[in-house]
Amino acid sequence: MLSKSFFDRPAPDVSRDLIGATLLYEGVGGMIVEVEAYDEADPASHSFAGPTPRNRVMFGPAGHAYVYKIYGIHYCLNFVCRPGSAVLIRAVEPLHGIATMQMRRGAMPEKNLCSGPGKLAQALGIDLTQNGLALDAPPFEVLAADGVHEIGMGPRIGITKGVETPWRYVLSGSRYLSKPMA
DNA sequence: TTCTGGATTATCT
DNA sequence: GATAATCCAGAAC
Repeated sequence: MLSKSFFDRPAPDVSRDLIGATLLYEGVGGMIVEVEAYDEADPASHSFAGPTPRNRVMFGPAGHAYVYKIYGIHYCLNFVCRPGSAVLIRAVEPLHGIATMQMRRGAMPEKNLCSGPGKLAQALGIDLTQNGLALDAPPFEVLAADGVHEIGMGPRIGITKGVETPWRYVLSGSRYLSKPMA
């Protein structure tokens, strides 16, 4: 189980170490295969313009969940690192509670259950009520990566600013990515 | 108080 | 490949 001190580091460092780790919410989840780092100096980050009511948890203590809604339809789950920085969880390889995920997402191949931030949140049952929850206490559970993994890096996806910052981290060769690494 | 755009996904052609 | 769906924070007035 990862403690809050694990997250009290620069977001890119945390991102790299999260690849291969296991994320569970109420026992549902799997291995993290894709994340992106954001910090307060990053124009693509919600924290770029400073603290606001919506992103205040990003400026709070490390090791908490930051959840927001995008395009009015989907939720995205972030792990707060140092104040103003966070790691966006983009994809997970389903390992636990797959039946529950398929119930929430509809019957579909496992590779499509969590292959994107919005899908991941839906599969795990994450919404705004989870915003600000601690990651080292139930119903969340984050387990350290077991063994060595080959990490791939590249430009982040779906943003309009700061695209040149290569802070996307993936598990190389995983079939559960939102988009294959170039 | 009103207006606009977004770290996305599903669906249609 | 293109586009609609749909809500809230932040900016503008």
